[in-house]
Amino acid sequence: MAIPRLLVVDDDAETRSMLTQFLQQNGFIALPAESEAEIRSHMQAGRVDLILLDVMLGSENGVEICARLRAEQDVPIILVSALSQDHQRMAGYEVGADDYIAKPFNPELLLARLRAVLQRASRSASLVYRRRLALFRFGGWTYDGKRDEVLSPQGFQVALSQRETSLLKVFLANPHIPLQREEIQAGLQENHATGPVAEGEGSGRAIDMLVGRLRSKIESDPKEPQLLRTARGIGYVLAIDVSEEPTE
Amino acid sequence: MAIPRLLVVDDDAETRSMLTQFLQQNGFIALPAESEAEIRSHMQAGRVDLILLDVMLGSENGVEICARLRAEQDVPIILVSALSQDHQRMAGYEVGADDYIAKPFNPELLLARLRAVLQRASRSASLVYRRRLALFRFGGWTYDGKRDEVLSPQGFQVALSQRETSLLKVFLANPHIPLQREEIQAGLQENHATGPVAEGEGSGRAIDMLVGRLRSKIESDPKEPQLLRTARGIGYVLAIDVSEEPTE
DNA sequence: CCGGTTCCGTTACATCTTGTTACCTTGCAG
DNA sequence: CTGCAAGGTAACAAGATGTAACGGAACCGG
Repeated sequence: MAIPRLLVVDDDAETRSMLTQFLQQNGFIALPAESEAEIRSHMQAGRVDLILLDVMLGSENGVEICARLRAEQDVPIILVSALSQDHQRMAGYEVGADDYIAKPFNPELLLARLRAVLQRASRSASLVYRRRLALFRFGGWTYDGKRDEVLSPQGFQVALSQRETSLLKVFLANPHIPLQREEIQAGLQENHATGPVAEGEGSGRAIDMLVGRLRSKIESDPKEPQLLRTARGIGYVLAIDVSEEPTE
Repeated sequence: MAIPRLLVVDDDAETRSMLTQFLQQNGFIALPAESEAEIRSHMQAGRVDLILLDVMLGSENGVEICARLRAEQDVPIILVSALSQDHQRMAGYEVGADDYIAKPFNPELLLARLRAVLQRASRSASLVYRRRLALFRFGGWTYDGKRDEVLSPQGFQVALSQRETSLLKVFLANPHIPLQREEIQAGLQENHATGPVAEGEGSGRAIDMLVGRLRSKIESDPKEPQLLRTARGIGYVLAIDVSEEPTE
C-alpha cells in the first residue's frame, strides 16, 4: 500500500499537533481534524486509510461519530479516550471501532496498534462494503443488525453471545451456500472487527462448538436442525432463504 | 495447472482494480473486464480459467451474461452480488454459475471459493449436471432442493444422509436414463458443492451400497424397487417421471 | 485483590456416515 | 441344470460430527 493517510481527530489543538507530528515522523501522512464535518470533507476530498478518533470532542461525541461513519463506510477507526473504563470500551467496540486506546498511551504502542489495524484492513480492504446494518428475516426469525438483536418467531429476544451473533451474520450473508470451517473462521474474523483474534490456528473444533451452541439457541430441535445444516465433509449451511431489508 | 487466469468483471473501476490487484498478489493472473463484449474478446484471445462476474453491471446484467456464456461454453463462473435479494433470484445456480458470493465478502473466503471452483473444474468436464434449489416431484414423493428435504407420499420427512440426498439429486436430474456407476460418481462429486470428498478412486462398490441404502429408505419394498431400478450390467435408473418446479 | 459468571476453546467419548470386504442370491447363457 | 458374473447386503472399520465436561480468561461487583 502507499503511505497510509491518517486522520487525527481531537479537539485539543496541542494534542492534535503533537500526534500529527509524531505520526508523520514515523512515516505516515497525518492530517488533523477537529469535527465530524472536517472528517467528512477529508474523506470526500481524498483517500483516508484510518481515523484516530478521540472520544471526547467537546461538543461532539467520538463514539457517536464512529457509529455514524461506520454505518456508512468502512474506514478503519481507532478510538482514543482518556477514560479507560470498560464501560466506554464496550461502547466503542459495539460501535464498530477497530481498536481502542486509552490516553495517555505509549507512542510505540500506538504505532503497533496502527499497523495492526492497517494491515488487517488492507487484507480485507477493497470491496466497497459499508457495514450493512440491515434487518434480516429468515424463517420467522429476525436479526436486527442495527440493534444486534435476534428475535425468535414468537417475538422473544434471544440472547446470543457476540461470537454466536457473528457466526449468524456470516451465514446470513451466504444462505444456501455450504461454508467450510475455514471460510467461517475467516468470516468471523472479519465480522468481529476487533476481537481477540485468536491468531494461532486453533487446533480444535471451535467452529463445531460454536455452531452447536448457536443451534441450541435458535433451532427448535437441535437434533434435527432446520436452519444450520451440517454439510458433512465440508462444513455447515444455512438452509433457508434470507430476506434483507435496509433499515433507514 | 498453470497459473489460473481469471477475469474480473465489474463496472466499478475502483472495485475492479482492487480486486485485480488482490488476486494478483495471491498468485493468480487477473484481468479486468467491464462488459460482455470484453469478456468475449478475452476468451477469444486466450485461455480464461474462471470469471468473477458482478451481478450489477450498470447497463448489462451479470446473471444474463452468465446464462449466455454458460449456454455456449463451460467456463467456470462465480457470481458476485451486493444484494442478498439477488441470492434468491439466482438461488440455485439455475443460471449455471459455479458459485456465488455476497458482497461484502472476506478476501480469504473469496480465495477459498476460487480455489474450490478451479479445482473442481479442472477435475472433469461434467455430464451429469443439475439444477439446484428446485422442487422435484416423483411418484408422490417430493424433494425440496431449497430445504434439502425429502417428503414421503404421506408427507413425512425422510431422513436421508447427505450422500443419499446427493445420489437422489443425481437421479432426479436424469430420470429414465440408465446411469453407469462412473457417471453417478461424477454426478455426486459435482453435487457436493464444495466437496473435497474421497479423492482416491474408490476400489469398491460404494455406489451399490449407497443405492441400497437409499432404496431402503424410499422404496416401499426394497426387494422390489419401483423407483431405483437396477440396470444390470450398466448401473441404475430412476424409473419414474419427475416434474420439476422452480421455486420462485 | 477476591469469588462468581459468562464466554469460548479443548478434550474425550458417543453417534452417525460411508466406504470396503466377504458372502449370499439372482440372472442368464449354455 | 450348472457355473459364473453381477448385484444385494451384513458386518466391519475409518472418519466426521454432536456434545457434555473441563478449564482458562475476561468481566463484574465488592
